[in-house]
Amino acid sequence: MATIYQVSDLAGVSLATVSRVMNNNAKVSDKTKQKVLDAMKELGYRPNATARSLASNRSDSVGLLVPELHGPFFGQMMGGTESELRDAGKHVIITTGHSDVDKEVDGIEFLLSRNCDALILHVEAVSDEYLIELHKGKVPIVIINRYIEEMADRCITLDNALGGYLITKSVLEKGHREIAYISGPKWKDDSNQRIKGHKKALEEFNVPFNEQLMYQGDFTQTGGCDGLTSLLDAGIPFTALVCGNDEMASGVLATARQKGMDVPKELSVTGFDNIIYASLLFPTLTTIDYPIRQMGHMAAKLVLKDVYDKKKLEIRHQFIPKLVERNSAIIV
Amino acid sequence: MATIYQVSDLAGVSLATVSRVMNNNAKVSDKTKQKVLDAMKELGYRPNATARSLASNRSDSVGLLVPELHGPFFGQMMGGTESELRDAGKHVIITTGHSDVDKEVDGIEFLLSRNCDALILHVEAVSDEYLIELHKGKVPIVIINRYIEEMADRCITLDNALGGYLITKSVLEKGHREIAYISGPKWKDDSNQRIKGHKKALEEFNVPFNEQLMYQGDFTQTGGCDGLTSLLDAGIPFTALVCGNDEMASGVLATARQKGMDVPKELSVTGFDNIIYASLLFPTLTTIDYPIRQMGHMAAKLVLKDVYDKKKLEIRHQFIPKLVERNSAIIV
DNA sequence: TTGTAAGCGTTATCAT
DNA sequence: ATGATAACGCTTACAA
Repeated sequence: MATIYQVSDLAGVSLATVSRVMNNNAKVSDKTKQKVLDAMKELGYRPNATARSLASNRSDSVGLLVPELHGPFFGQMMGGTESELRDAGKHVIITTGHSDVDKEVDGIEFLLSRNCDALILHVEAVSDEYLIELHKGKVPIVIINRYIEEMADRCITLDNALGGYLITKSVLEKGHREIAYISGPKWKDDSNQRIKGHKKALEEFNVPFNEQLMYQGDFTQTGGCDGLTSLLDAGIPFTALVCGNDEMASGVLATARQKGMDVPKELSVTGFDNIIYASLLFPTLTTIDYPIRQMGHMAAKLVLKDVYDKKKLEIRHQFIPKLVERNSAIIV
Repeated sequence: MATIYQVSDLAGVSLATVSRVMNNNAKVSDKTKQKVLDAMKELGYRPNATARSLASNRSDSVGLLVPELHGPFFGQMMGGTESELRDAGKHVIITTGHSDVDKEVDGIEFLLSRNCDALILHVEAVSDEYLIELHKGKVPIVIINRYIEEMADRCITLDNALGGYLITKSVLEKGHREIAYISGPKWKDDSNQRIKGHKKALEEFNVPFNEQLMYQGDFTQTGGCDGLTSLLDAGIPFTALVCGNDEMASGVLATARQKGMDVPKELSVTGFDNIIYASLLFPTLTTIDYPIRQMGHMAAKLVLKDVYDKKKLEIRHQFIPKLVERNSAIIV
């Protein structure tokens, strides 16, 4: 691999001049510039990002931490962030946290040690305090899908409570009064916000909340399967089943079919997220649209604005969920 | 951020000793080692990976290039690779190629410039020659889902032709003789291999291949929608529709339902890949299982073996597709 | 076992 | 406009 030395040699100029040409951040005469460019081409020179980053303390890359690499949800988020940054000539370094404190911290430290210019984090295990502390450090961070008062201007969130409210309200408006709920894990904030919205809607319709119609799932398909089975076994009747996300709803649909239940005739089912295949399920899933890709884009824009001086970008911190009515929930 | 200097100061030892402790690759007395560790803890020292990598020409991280970050297929692949490497204490740096030559090359150069210890590539636009050339360089590379004779020992592939053969054979065995096909893009190798298998099966059953029952799609859901519409419009009857992948098949299912066609009674449909929601579609999709997550794991293992000296790992270069029979294809 | 010092490939601050 | 040269934070012979 050719280095800057060899380029400067071949071009007959100093190191500094070569550096100036690559960064074009200082006047270099057209003639010498051309000599340098020619030398670079001839040698197939590619700057060493590591050395560059060590010397300049910049890296033109931003770290991205997601819980998992697979799954429809994070895929969209990563895609949004990456494309936005790439268009700006920046690179993204992705790593995972697996919703585990140690792994999240480890991932963050990895990204920091790589000299990322900024961090975009979708973390769920690490504490608010840790993030606030981290925020005081030198590297700007953006939190996605989590709201922390003390650093509100660094957060990109969805109003999950509103979403929870909207979906349950739509079920109530269809006449349902016996409504079961499969939630996400209790320790996840978005999960709780959705439940909060759910309860608010119930209250508005004077429907008492029944703890026995609540099952705590884990946001996976299997969780939905288990949830339906468990709720059915409990023996308390319900005509609608609101799920904390689409993946669990898809598990519910599959299990219901297996048990010979007709959705939506015997049971209305709803999801949350509007993942890519929600409209491909049978029946097509009534759900809440979660503009996660756009939010990924926005997180990137926030970084571009703050770190890379794209002043004119408009930042929007909170996104609004929307009801998407399809065929899995009907009038009772 | 504390540096190695401050640690050596506080511990009262030399730079080199601190370095030895962090890498524990040379004898250090227990006493001094403890002093160093204490100093590190006290300062909250975190080694600077950039400097480390510059000095040692290693980075403990491997570059991963995928066409897209979203989608069920690559998500599984990245997940497999990442978890395998992470368990070995290595990190993965992910970037995208978007099936575009320039972007793929750009992505590869980015990874190289980051000093990755190895590259795992899922590339489709770049030429064989380019990869062969790249392979001659200093950084070991692994190619996933693409077979290149000259570097067969660096490739992890699936026998796509066999898969294409198996799925069409299963349809033929159900008595179908008028079989339409929606393929992936012509310029993708896997797409062509699948077609090749398809044709072989037809031949075996003495069914002439009909070019007019062939539609070239793009491996996306929309491609499937358009494909079905186009094939129907052509007016040539068919009782089965074999799709080049599951995403297109899902588009076909949705469009068929929209048109009031009953799948599988009026039309048998098959996919390829067995993506995560293939069993959630209605009807559940008969398809070919593509063990992409395992292949992601294997690519990582190949790197671990070659680059990180885990000698005992067993490497498997070619994976075998398996027929998964569900409900979308029935006896005619 | 420990220390010294020369890199690693850049950037950036001075001079000129 | 260009050139020397000292960082950047670490690894690694080579000495001691």
